[in-house]
Amino acid sequence: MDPQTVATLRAAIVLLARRLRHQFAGDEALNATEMAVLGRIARCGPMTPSQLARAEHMRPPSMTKVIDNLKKHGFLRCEPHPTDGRRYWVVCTEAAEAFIAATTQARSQWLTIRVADLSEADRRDICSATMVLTRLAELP
Amino acid sequence: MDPQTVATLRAAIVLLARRLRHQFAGDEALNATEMAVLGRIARCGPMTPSQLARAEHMRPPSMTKVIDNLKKHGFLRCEPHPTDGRRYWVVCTEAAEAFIAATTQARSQWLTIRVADLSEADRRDICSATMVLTRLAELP
DNA sequence: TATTGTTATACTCTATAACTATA
DNA sequence: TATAGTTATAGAGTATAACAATA
Repeated sequence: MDPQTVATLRAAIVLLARRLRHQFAGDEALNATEMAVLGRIARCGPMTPSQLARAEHMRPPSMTKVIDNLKKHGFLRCEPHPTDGRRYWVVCTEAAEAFIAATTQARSQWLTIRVADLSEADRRDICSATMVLTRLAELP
Repeated sequence: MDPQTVATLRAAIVLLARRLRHQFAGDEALNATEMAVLGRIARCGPMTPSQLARAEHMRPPSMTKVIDNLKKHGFLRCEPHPTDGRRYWVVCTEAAEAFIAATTQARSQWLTIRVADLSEADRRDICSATMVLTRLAELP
């Protein structure tokens, strides 16, 4: 993959991320990061704050704020770690699971509409790339 | 493309954008947006501030700041509009073209390294998707 | 002494509102 | 009166530094 293409990919991601961020403005007061954290716990099960920070590539103090806000919404609760008094498990509530189910579609609406307008071949490309992009994003 | 995949794509873009942003920290004091604006003018030729704001999906006051900073670096200069005293053309300097040529590779290094570690098939997927993602990002 | 997490604080990026100048 | 651009200000999101508690 030539340098020009990599640069183009980077530019596309930056611009798409800015446009996607807008779609959260009028929403249910959860931003993209908060939704990502919630989704991760829903997928992976209970995690500690520092595990979450590492997974989302954020600093622990930033994660503290994200967790605080999700707790205020009643989407997360904390459970003590059995052997380490410093740590705790961040757990998804049932309200969160219902929320995720109810809003996943709405949150992706902007993207869904535009993807639907693509050609069949383009949609196949995007679809295959989704898995690869996810792996890239999670890489160390 | 099912809603789950669209949601996954959204999450991947958000996380990738956050990780890419870090790669600019120690760099030459140009952030992702500034680089995108510079690249666009280099590709498309002179544009007015409001054309740039529309193209990058930003508000005009935000674009004013981006242009200011790029001018401070000597990467942009302004030329009067021939028929409208309110507008002006934002033009790429030679220094900017040299800068783009010299740093494009370095700026994409984080992504380049990770893409290079993918399988041949994955790289093909990402490559095809780059065009589609770019089109998605530019859509109205 | 090292690690986990929080508090306090500051920085970056972008937005809205109000303004000026030109059309 | 409408449009292009700027200035002033605010807010969201994330970082660093310093701290407390536990290992």
